[in-house]
Amino acid sequence: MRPENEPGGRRRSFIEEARRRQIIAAAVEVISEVGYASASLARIAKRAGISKGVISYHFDGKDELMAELVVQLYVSGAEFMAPLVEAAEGWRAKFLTYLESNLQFIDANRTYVAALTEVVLNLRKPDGTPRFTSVDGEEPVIAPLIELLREGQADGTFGDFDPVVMAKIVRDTIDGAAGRAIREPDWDVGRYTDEVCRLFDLATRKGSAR
Amino acid sequence: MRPENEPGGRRRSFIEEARRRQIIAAAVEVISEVGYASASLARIAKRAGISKGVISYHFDGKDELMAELVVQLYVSGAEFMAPLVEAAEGWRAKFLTYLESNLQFIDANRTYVAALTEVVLNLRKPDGTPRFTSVDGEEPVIAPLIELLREGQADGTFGDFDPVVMAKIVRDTIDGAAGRAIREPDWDVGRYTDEVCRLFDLATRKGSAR
Amino acid sequence: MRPENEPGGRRRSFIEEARRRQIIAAAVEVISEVGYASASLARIAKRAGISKGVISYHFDGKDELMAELVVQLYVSGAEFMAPLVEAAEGWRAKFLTYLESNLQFIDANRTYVAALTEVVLNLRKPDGTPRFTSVDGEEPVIAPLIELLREGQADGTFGDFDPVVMAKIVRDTIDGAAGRAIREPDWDVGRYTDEVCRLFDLATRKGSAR
Amino acid sequence: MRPENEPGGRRRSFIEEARRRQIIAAAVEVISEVGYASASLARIAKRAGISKGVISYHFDGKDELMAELVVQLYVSGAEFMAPLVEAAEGWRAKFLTYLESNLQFIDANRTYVAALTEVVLNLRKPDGTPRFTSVDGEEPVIAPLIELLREGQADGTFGDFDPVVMAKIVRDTIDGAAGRAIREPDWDVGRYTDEVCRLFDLATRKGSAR
DNA sequence: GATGAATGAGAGTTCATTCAT
DNA sequence: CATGAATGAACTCTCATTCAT
Repeated sequence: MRPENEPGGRRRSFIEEARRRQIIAAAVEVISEVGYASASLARIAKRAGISKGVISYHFDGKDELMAELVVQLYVSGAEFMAPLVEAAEGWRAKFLTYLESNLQFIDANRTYVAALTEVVLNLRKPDGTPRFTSVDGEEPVIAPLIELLREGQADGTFGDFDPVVMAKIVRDTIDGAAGRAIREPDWDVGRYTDEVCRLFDLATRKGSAR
Repeated sequence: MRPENEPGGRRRSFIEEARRRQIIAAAVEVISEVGYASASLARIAKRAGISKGVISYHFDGKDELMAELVVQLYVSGAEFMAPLVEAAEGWRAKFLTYLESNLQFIDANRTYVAALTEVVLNLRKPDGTPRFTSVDGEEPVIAPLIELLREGQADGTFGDFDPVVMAKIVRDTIDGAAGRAIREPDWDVGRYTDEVCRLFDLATRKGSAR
Repeated sequence: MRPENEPGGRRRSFIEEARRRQIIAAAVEVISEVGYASASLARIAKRAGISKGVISYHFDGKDELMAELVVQLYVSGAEFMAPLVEAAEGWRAKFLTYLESNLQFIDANRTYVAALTEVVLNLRKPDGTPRFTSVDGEEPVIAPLIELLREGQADGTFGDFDPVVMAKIVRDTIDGAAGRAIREPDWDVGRYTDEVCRLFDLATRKGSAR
Repeated sequence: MRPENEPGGRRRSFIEEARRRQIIAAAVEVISEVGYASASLARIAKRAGISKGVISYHFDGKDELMAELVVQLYVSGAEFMAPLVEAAEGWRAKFLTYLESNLQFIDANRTYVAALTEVVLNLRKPDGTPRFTSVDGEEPVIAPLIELLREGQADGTFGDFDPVVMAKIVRDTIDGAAGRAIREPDWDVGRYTDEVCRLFDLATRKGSAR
C-alpha cells in the first residue's frame, strides 16, 4: 500500500518523510505531556492538526510509530556524538567526551528524551515481552563503549577493571540522568557533567587500588 | 464501606490485609510479565484467582492499588536497609553499606522492583502529572543520603564534592541497576556491587584531585 | 426464611418492623438527596448505619424495599386525609377538604413525597413495565374522588361536568404540586392551596356555563 | 474530535446531524419502553442498529445525549406553540390557545414526551443536583405564561389572581397531563382539553368571587 | 440476626483500526 | 492522499445479590 524504505521497498518520498517526522514530533509532545499510557492516536493526531486516519496511513500501526520515534532519536544521538568522540585524542579523552556529549545531547533534547524513555520502557511486542529493553537489544548500544574501554586498558591508559561492568554503570548513570533531565527543569547539566566526569575519571585511572 | 487503616479509618482486619497483599502480589507478577500498560484489573484478578470486583472491593480503585504497591515495597526496602546502615561504623562504612544493601535488596526482590519501576514511571494523577516522579517527591528519598554525605564531609571522612549532585548520581546508578536487574536474569550482583562500591569509594575519597 | 406479614405468613415481630421502617427512612433520605438512579443499597445501608446484608435480610430485594416505601407513605397519606374528609359536612366541603388535606400532607412530608415520586416513576417490573403508574394501578387512587364528585352531582351540589375527567385534573394538579414542593423549598403552600381551592370551587359550581 | 455546532465549534455536517437525530430517536423509544434507569447505551445502540461506540463518537457522553433529547423536544414544542399563540387575538384567546396547543403537542408526541419526562426527572449533574428541574431552571419555561397573564390583567381581560401561582398551576396541570398521555393509550385529549380550558377560563374570569 | 467478603453481570467510556468517500 | 465515520474489544468501576461465619 504505502511506499517503504526498509526493507527493500521503494524509497519514501520527501513529502512522505516530512509527514512521518511531523507525526513523530506530535507524538513526542503528547507523550511528554500526558505520558505513554494516555498518548492515544486521537490526541497525537489532534496535536499534529491532522486526521486520525493519516497516522494509520503513514505508519503500520501505533507500535511502528512508537518504534520509529525511538530509532529516530537514537540515530540522532549517535550522529551527534560519534564525530565528537572520534575527534578526541587518546582513550581517556574519548571516554570523557562520550560522557560529556551524551549528557549534552540529553540536555538539548529533553522533551524527546522524555518521550523516548517512556516508549522504551513501555513498548512491548505482541507476546508481551519488551520491544527495546531486552538484554540482547542493549548490546549494540554499549558495545562501542566496551570496546573503547578495552582499547584504553590494552594501551595502558586505563587501570584494571571489568570493562563490561564499567560500561553498564556508565550507561545506567547516563540513563538515570536522562530521567532527571525530564523531571527537573532547573537541572544544572554542566555541574552534573563535571561531577560525573570527575567520578568516572577517578574510577578508571591506572593505579587505583582495587 | 471498607475498613481503612490510613487515615483515621478503622483498623483493617488481618484477613483484609492478607487479601490486599495477595492482590498486590498478583499485580506485581502481571506487571513484570506484560508491563504496566497491559496490566488490567481483569488480568490481575485472573492471576490472583479471584473475581474482578474483589479488587474494587479492597482498593479504592486501580490507582490506589498501584500506589500501595509502590509504598509497600518502598517501606520494605527502608526497613531492610536502615538497621544495616545504622549498624555500620563511620561515615564511609555507612555510605558503602547504603550502596551495598540497596543493591542487595534490589537483587532479592527483582520482580517486585521491576513492577515498582513500571508503576513509578507510569502512574499519573488525574490531572496528568506524574504521581511519584515529581521533583519534590524525590526529596524524601535522597535526603538521608545527602545528610550522610554532609556529615562525612564535616567530619573529614569525605573529600570536597557537591553532596547533592553526588547523591543524585548515586541514586541514578542504583535505579539504573534496578532496571538491569529486571532485564538480565543472569546479572551478577556481587560483582556489580563491588565495582560500584569501588567507584564511589574513589570518588568520595579525601584528596581526590578536583 | 424471614417472617412475613403478607400473604398468609407469620406476623412480623415488632423489632422486625422497626428495622424495616429504619431502612425505609434511610432509603427516603438517600433518594431525595442523590435521586433514584444513584440510590444504591450500599448508600442506603451506610446512611442507616447498618451492613448491606441487613437490607437483603429484611426485604426480598431492592424492588420490595422500594415498593414498601411507596405503600407505606400512601397508607400514611390515606390515614391522614380520610378522617378529615369524612368529618367535613357536605360534598363541596368534602371536596375542598380533600384538596386541602392532600396538599397539607405533601407539604408536611416533602422529603418522603420526593422519594415516593422518584420511586413511582422509576420502579419497573422485571418485564420493563411500570410497577405503579399503570392505568389500572391508578384506579384505586382516584376512585374515591370520582365517587365523591358523582355523589355531589347527584345531590345537586356540583354542576354538570365529567367527574372522571375532573378527578384526573385534580390528581394531576396535586401530583404536580408534589413535584413543586420538592423543588421549591420556599414554596408557599397556604397561598397555593387557596388558589387551587378557589379554582376548583369555581369549576365545579352549579350553573357554570359549559 | 467531533465537529460541534454549539458553542463556537465548527458547524455540524448534515449527516452528522442525521445520526444524532437517529440516536436520539432510538433513545426515546428505549426510554419509553424500559424506563430511564434501564436505558443503557448498549440498548440504545442495539435499537438504533449501530455499535455502542458510535454514540460516544457523536455525543460527549450519555448525559449530553439525554440533555439533547430534552432540548430538542422542548424547542419543537415552542416552535409549534409560539405561532399559534401569537396568532390568537386577545389575551383570553392567547391563554386558551396556549393550553390547547400545548396539550395537542403532547398528544401528538406521546412517546417523545414520555421520554422527556423521564429524563427531566432523572438526569442529574455530576454533583448530584437535578439538571433540569431546579427552581431557577423553571423560570424561562413559565415566564412567558406569567407575562401573558399579567398583560391580560392589566388590560382588564382577566380577573384578580396571583399570576405566578396561576401560571404554576397551569404548568403542573399540563405536565400532569403529559404523564397521563404516556400511561393511557386511550386517553381522549379533546375532551380533556375542553375540560381544562373550561376550568381555567372560569378561574381567570373577571368578577369571579375571591 | 447481622456482618464482611465475594461474585458476576453490566454500566459508560476509550481506543486502535478499518474503510468508503 | 486525506478524512470522518464506524467498529468491536477492552477498560475501570458499580451494583444487587449470595453466603459462610
